[in-house]
Amino acid sequence: MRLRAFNFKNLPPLLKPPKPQFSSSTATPRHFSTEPQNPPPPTPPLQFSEDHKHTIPQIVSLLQTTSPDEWPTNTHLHHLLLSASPHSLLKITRQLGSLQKSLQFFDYLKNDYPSDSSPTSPPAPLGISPLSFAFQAVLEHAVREEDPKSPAKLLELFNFSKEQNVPLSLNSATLLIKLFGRAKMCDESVTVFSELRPDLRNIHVVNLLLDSLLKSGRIDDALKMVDKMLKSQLNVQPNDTTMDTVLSAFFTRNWSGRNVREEEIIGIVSGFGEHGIFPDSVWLTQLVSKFCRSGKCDKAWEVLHMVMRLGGELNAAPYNALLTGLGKENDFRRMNLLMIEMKEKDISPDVKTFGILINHLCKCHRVDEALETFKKMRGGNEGDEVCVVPDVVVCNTIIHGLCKVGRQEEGLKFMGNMKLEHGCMPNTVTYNSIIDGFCKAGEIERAFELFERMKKDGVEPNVITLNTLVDGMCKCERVGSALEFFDKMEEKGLKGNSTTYSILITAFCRSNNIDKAMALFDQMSQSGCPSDAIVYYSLISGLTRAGRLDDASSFVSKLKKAGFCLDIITYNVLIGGYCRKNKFEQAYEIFKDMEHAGVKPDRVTYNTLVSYFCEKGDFETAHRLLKKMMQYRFLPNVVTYGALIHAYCKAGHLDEAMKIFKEMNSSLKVSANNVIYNTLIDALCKSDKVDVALSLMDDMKEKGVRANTTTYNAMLKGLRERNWLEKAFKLMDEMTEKACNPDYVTMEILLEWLSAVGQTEKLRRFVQGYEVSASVP
DNA sequence: GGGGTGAACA
Repeated sequence: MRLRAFNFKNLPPLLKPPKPQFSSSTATPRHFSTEPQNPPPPTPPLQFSEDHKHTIPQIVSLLQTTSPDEWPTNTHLHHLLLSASPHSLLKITRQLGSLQKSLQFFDYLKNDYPSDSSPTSPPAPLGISPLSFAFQAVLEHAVREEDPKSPAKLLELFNFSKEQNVPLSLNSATLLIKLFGRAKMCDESVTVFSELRPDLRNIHVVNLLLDSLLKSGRIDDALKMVDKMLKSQLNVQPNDTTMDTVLSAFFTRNWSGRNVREEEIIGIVSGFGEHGIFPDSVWLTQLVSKFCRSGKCDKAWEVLHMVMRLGGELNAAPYNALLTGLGKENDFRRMNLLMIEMKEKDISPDVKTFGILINHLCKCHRVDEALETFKKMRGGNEGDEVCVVPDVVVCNTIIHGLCKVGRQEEGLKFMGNMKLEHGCMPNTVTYNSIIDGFCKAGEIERAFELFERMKKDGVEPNVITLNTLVDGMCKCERVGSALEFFDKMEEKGLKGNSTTYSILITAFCRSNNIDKAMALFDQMSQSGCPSDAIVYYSLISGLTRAGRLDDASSFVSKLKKAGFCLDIITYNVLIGGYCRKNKFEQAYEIFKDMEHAGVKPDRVTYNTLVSYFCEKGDFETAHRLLKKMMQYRFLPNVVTYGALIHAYCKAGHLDEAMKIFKEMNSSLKVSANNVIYNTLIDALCKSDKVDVALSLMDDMKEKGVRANTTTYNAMLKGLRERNWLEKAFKLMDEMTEKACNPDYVTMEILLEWLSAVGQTEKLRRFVQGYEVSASVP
């Protein structure tokens, strides 16, 4: 009867507490027995003596071959069980094969040997009830038959054990917490833990509870527990797994609770360190790079040095991660410090360490130092302490660095020596770098030669090769050939990606073929090529610059529908576009949208708005914006002042323009560029202040600002008004000397003026590139 | 049990 309650086929309910009839004092016959009239002889209390191995199979076979109803009256079984230890009981129950059978056996033990586990008797102060072991095996069977996502049977069994006052064995508790944890049943895990006798708790079960708490987002509870452990208030010593558990929580984004903060992690790692537990190299590297990636190199530095201070063993990997982070922040000082430290601590830099350093030097255009470092790495010079074998990545870094500064021929030579001198084969990245080098230098033919060579050498071109060549052709204004090449490659099976489309869309917009650019966007969508935000930015910018703001706006909507956001650059492009169209309302709409999206306006945004109000002659608003801009710590730059100066000149307030010019040079420490000089020189000449304009030209030379054709045109126009021939000849000589080519404006000014005064010979020499004042009149 | 650090295209 009782056993029916355990029949899991009758779900639900799964388990009902057996009626309190299992007490030994119950007179009711509890089993259908074949010999009810012959009650079994009184059995001595079970003495779980030393294990007899051979008795286990005997007991198991007896249990398997007889009906559970017969067990209570089976004296043979009883006697066999007398010699079984608690651990044998566990083994026996395990071997019963099913949850149902094991439960029947548990039930038999529970009811027929109450002396050991009566519900009223307290648990043994030492050791644990033999029943707990049998129950553990029951749980193990349940686990096997359970759906791990919703362990309903386990929960029911756990409640059953509480009702039956069968204390949990350590392993039972472990099992339950593990499964409840996996099923995100954190409350149940906590209850199991609290049911487990405190003296039985070990670090393993604590770790599982910790994991359960963290996985269900109860970060504060988990951290409190860790804190107690670290302060030795929990009677268990933390181990490596404890720290691993906490660290993994730091790395997985937790949606149900809050995330673990950097400061907390540092505190915890330090606490563990004081217990002699350190994150291994992989963890530490991960920590360091996560800190660095979220812009907290200081924290990364702190955690690495803390581990080192407390005696953790370190290798190059976490140092490499920190070097990368510092490199991104351009913190050369601390990079050097770190290298010195590695040497002091006898931590050998590896090929990646050198890769990071070389890459950083290349990014700063310090290619010769990069080559020097590469030599040093190889231990080429006497006295070099290290000898690291280069790999293809570090070779590629060098080659890329050379190509980026226009030394692609050297890069090519380096690639030629890679195999013989450095023992590594060029790969796709190697070729891509050099192809890009030739493309950027405008040497498309050389780039294609290399493209052919790579195929011949069995190096597979990839989508970046394709994009590099397409971009190269676009930059040489061969947009049509670029598109043809793209089509041809797609036919051959080399598919383009969103970058290919971004390149082409930008190029077609720039060559004023907006419709083709839009068609390409459609082609991309239809070909099933996944788009990214940048391809939208390319088209939106192109449309805006072409003045097609309605189209741009419709692509902004499409971008948002696709789940992307505008970036600050595209926001600025749009604001500028509306301002140029004199549609301030719409520009302001974009500005508000930007604020709403949480994108902060930058100096370019303010400059755009300042320029707009300047252009309109609304100096009051322009200055108000200028003030606001400075409040937000965006210092006005040469563009800002340029807009103001230009606007004041245009409005005829030349003195105001000069005032700003003088201010920016002296007190504001912003040096004027040639645009500003040109504006002022032009305005001064037009107001008949040719002397002042000439002195500004001298000022330019002094400050090292290069005069261009516009500068000379403006000045020559002024000189023509005054008919200052000698000065004009001097300027013409300067133009020749500085290889500053005259344009049609120059020619217009000079042709009219010099013909009128009979100096056409000077003009002829000037056009031919000779100095004019040295010529014979 | 799985987890980290350096290279190419807009």
